Amino acid sequence: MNFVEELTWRGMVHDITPGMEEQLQKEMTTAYVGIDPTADSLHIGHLVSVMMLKHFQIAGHKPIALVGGATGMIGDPSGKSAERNLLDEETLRHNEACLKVQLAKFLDFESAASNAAELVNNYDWMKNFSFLGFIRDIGKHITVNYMLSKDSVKKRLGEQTKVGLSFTEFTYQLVQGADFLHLYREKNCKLQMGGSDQWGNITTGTELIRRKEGGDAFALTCPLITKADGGKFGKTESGNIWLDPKLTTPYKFYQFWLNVTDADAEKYIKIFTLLSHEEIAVLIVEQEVAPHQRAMQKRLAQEITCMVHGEEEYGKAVDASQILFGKATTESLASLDKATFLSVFEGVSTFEIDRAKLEVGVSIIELLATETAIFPSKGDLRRTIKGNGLSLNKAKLAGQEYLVTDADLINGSYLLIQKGKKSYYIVEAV
RNA sequence: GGAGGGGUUCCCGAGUGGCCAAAGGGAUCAGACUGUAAAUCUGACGGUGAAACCUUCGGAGGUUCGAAUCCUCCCCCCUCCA
Repeated sequence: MNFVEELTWRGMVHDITPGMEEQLQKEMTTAYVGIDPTADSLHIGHLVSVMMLKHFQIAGHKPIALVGGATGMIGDPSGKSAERNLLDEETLRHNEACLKVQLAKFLDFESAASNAAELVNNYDWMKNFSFLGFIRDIGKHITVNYMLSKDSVKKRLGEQTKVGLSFTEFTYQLVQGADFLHLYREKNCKLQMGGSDQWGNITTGTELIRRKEGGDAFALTCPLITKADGGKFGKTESGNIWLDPKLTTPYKFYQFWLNVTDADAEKYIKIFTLLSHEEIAVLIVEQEVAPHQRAMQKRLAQEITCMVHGEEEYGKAVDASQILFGKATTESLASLDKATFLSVFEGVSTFEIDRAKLEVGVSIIELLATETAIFPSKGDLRRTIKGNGLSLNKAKLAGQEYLVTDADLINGSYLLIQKGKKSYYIVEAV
C-alpha cells in the first residue's frame, strides 16, 4: 500500500493536488508540515500532522518538521486566536528544542538513512528578509486578486465581518508560500501537508514555486479532526491535552483517550495509531459485539500513551484507572500501602494542607474551597454536595457540615476527594 | 477627516429608566440512565451560610428616588466615503 492509499483508508486525506502520487512513485520525495512554536510542548492537536509525517517516512520519503518561528508571530487569517505574541529568540529556541525531543518519539531524526527527518525553523531564513526584499522577490509574483480569492481572506472581508483583516494577516499566505519556496530550493521539498484549513496557504506556495521556479510542487491536506458531537478535538474543560507529562500527566492523557466516544474511537485509532487495517477490523467487530468492554478505546489509549509516555507510564495509568474506577471501596483504599497509593495517584491533582489543622478538624467547605482550590467558590461546592456529587475516600458525602479530621486520612497522610464520577483530587497532609 | 453600526455575565446573543444578576442558545458542572460511551431527562451555572446584601453590562463623570438602559467626555472595534 503506498502512502496515499495508506492515508486514504485512514481517513486522513481531504484534498490532494493532481500529480502528487506520480511524484511519490518517481523518487524519494521531501515533504513538510508546519508547527507553531507557541509553547514548549506539542498538544494532541498537532499529532495529526505528525502522524502524516510519520507515515510519509515509513513510506520511504523524507519528512521535515518546520517550526514556524516567523509565521507563528503572524497568525493566519482563518486563525481562531487573533493575537499572536512575538516570541523572543531565546524562548523560540527553547520551544524548538523541546518540540524536537517530542517529535523524535515519532520521527527518526538520527538515522543515517537518506530519509532521516529534519527540523527547520523558518525564523532562520525569514529573519534576514528585508521588507523591500520581500515585496520584490515574493510579493511581485502573486497578485492581490489571487490572494483575495482565498477563503480565509474572503471570510474576513465584507460587511458582516466582525474583525477586520490586518495587512499582516493578509500577508500570511505569502510568508508561508515563501517558506515552501525556500524549502523547495534548499531541500528539494516538493510537498506540503497540513490541515484542510491550510489548503489556501499551501497552494499559494505551489503557485509561487511554479511562477518563480517553473517547478512542480504539491499539497496534501487532511480533514479537520472533529468530535462526533461537533466539539473541538483535543480540548477538555481544563484545556489542551499536552504531550509533556508536566502539563498533562500520563494518567490524564490515558484517560482522555479512554473516554473518547464510540463514534470517534474508530476514526481516531486509524489516525493516531499505526495499527493495521486487519487489527482495526478486529477491534471494530469487538466494539460491535461488546461495546461496553470498550476494546477500541482501551487499545487506542494504550497505543498512544505508550508511544508518547512509554510502557511504564502506561502501566501506571492503567493501574490508577482500575483502582479509581473499579469497585474500590473505602476499605480497599485504606488497605493500599503507601507506595502503591502514591504510584497510583501520581497523576492525580494534589493539594496540601497543614496537618495541624486536620488534628483540630476542618469543615469540608473550608477544606475544599478555602484551604485548597479544588472548588472555586463555596457556593459551587455546596451545590455539588447538595446534588450528591462529592465523595471523600470513595464514600458519598451527604452533609455540608462534615468535619474532616486526621482520622479520615488514608495511610495517615491522604484524602481522596472525588467530584462527580471522573474528577479525582488528592489532599495531602503535610 | 466624514457618515453609519457596534462594545452586555466563559462564548454567541436579547434587553433601551424600575418587575435585571440581566431572556434564549452554546459551553461547562452535577444528578438519573449507562459502558468512566452517546443520546435523553433533571438541576446548577457572579460572590457571600438561605434572606437581605455585595460586585457586574467598554472607561470616567452626570441626571434620577432608581440606569445595562438617559446625558457628557473618553477608549476600542466594524462597514462605507474621503
